[in-house]
Amino acid sequence: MLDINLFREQPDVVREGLRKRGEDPAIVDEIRELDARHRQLLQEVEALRAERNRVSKRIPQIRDPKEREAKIQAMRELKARLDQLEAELRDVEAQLWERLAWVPNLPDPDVPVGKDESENVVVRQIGEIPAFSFRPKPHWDLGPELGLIDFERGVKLSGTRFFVLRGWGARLQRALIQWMLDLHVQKHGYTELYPPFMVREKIIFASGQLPKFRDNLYHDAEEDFWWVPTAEVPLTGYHMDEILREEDLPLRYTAYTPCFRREKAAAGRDVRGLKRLHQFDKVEMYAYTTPEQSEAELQKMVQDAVETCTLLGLTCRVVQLCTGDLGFAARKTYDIEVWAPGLQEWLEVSSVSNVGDFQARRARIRYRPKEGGRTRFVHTLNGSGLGVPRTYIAILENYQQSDGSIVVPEVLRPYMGVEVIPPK
RNA sequence: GGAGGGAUGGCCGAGUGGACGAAGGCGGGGGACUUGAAAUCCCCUGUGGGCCUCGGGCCCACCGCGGGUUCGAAUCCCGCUCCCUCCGCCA
Repeated sequence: MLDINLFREQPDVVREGLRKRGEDPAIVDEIRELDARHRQLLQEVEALRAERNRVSKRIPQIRDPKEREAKIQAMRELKARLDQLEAELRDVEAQLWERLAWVPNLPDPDVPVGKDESENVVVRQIGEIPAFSFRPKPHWDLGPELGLIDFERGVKLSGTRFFVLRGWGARLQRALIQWMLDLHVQKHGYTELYPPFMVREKIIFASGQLPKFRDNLYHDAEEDFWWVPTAEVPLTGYHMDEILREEDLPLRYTAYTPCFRREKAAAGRDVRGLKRLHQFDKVEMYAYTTPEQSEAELQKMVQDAVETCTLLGLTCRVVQLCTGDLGFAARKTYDIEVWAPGLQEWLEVSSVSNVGDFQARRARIRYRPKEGGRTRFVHTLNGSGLGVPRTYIAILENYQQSDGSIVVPEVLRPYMGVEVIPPK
């Protein structure tokens, strides 16, 4: 949610931000009109309420029953007018809120301007694209051949975009999750949380997945439960409606959750393999900071994600998203991509975003400055640390050997108990 | 699922129709006393919003949430949510 004052005081800044994203700035005028009507009505309503309060306080002191009855009668009439105006006010307020909820965050000024993915900027690459003495296989061949991934039975159970991991294959995923959590907790300074995987609608709204991405979410037909599309959702909701203390910031959390997505918008794309699934696992990093801290925290979080890749021995690169490719809530985002030699492509395993106060406004998460004074909205940041299936792809494809075995990355060996996953 | 009890400020807790934005306490801030600290005493201390002749003033809303009754609601009525206790069921 953007600050309504931005629309009042700097509408051109909002229009410019929307244009850079490739969005229609017409909504700015729509919101300005609603806001003007809202304030007009609010003033009228408040004037009437002030009048009512003033007179009502005096009524018990009036001795003369006639005068008293006259006042009460006058207030009855005022009440009727007030009821009508209040109904109107509620209506306009709801409209204003509804429109505002659809406006995405504004890009940070130093985000490169571009229309889509093709204009993202590769910031740096860590490691070289590895050379193989044989033709590396894609994971959708390796997985079934080694008995690690059972795509067919996944489909039997739940349909397309589902899979089953088996034996060492299941163990490898569990090892990855465990290791990532340990890394973020022990080395990167995050506190581990285990949140619910289903949350209320208002929590989904607070993180910005609603109303815009309703189509991509699963929810219970009977009760107010929404399956989380990312741990970012419960991690944003965690401090909803709270006033934090500046001394406690930054607050850093990490959490493992499965993520559930309909992927309707991507129908037919990436249907093969583990690249895009209805249910996938992810370890998330999350931070609440002051506005002054958030840029540095963004860089730290990118570094934490990069380190997760490099410790696994994967070649990766950091890509800064251009304005046209930014997510709804983000004002600045870096993707981390790892090289998958079987697929011969870079895979996005992490997306790290500074959301500014966009989610904090929706979730009403504030902090009290050390020196006192008015509360301020926190900044929130989220980043994958990492998405599990794509990391899994990269491990299988990068660590495959000519004899068909998979060498286990060194950091995972204590969690796997073996150095090599043998060929079948 | 059934029965009962509850939800008040950062925390605890009073308040059952009229000066209650809310007693009292705790916590926090400032001051007096003190060489310093403690103790004691005094003062201040919720959130959001609107307006103006705007570094000051006026007003509105908020006592779990949403409606309603009333001239007037923390207080009465209806619905909902959440928490607690007991019973049932259950991994």
